[in-house]
Amino acid sequence: MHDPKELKNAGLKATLPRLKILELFETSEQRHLSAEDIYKIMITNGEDVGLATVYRVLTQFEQAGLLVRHHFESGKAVFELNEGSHHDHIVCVQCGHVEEFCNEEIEKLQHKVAEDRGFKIHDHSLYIYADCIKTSCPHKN
Amino acid sequence: MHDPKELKNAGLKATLPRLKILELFETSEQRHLSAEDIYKIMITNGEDVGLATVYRVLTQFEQAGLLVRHHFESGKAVFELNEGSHHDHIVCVQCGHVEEFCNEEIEKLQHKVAEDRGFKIHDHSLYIYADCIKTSCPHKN
DNA sequence: GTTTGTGCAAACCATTTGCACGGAT
DNA sequence: ATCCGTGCAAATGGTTTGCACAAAC
Repeated sequence: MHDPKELKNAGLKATLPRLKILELFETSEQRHLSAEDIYKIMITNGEDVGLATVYRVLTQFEQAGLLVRHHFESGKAVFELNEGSHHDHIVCVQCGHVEEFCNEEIEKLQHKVAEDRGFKIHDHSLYIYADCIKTSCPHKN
Repeated sequence: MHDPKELKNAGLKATLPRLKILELFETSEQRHLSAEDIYKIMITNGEDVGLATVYRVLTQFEQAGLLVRHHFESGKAVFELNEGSHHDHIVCVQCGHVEEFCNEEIEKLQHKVAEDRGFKIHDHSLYIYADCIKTSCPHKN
């Protein structure tokens, strides 16, 4: 199980569903998970959780800065751990495969564009950038 | 009204809803429109159209390469005219305001990242890139 | 014991689909 | 006469909400 302190720091009671969901993000191979993904995994693990709770917890985690929400292509939102370091995404438009990458030059150029246009970059925000490249990838689905 | 040729070229019959919707994109101040946006405008203009038709036409236009679909932040998709020239988007996370920009350097860097990772860029695709910067902007909602 | 979180079911919103009618060829 | 496109209503899929019960402090 997971250390409850992380949750307390975020001002959230350390309840079972919250601990489990946070743990899931920290141990899963897949970095990007949807509410449905999480729900299914938990049910499979024999935990008695409701889909509504999963949605509520994910939103709370997002607001607390523990997770970042993305929308990519599909109709459904996916979440990933917010580890501070900003990164971009490459998304395959054919199979949905997602890869992450960091590129300082791109970041700098983007910041410059935003500033030139009077946009404010707030460093505390999780949402400063969330770029994704959409293309086709060499992975089979 | 609009020139039917553009539709014929795309292999689509020049019907009234299609002509009107295409015209809307070419004359509207707002470049980015949702299905709901379009439906409301048409109803207001006294046209007898169904929301389902709007969705169908938008999808057809996307497949025909006339429009590009984006997902940005909100739960709803928005569309814009596909004018060939690729551009990125800055989206304000507070008011939803969208601006477009082109930056050759960013494009090159992104292409390089994708190629280095074995992703294939298909030039005929509308979806090669659709990056957006999410930040807060100086515009009131 | 009080507050806060939870599961369930119903509600909601964007989008899609089935179907019978209507218009173009 | 056939084919395709349309409007409407119903279905769908992701997400949210109301409420009574249960868990955390």
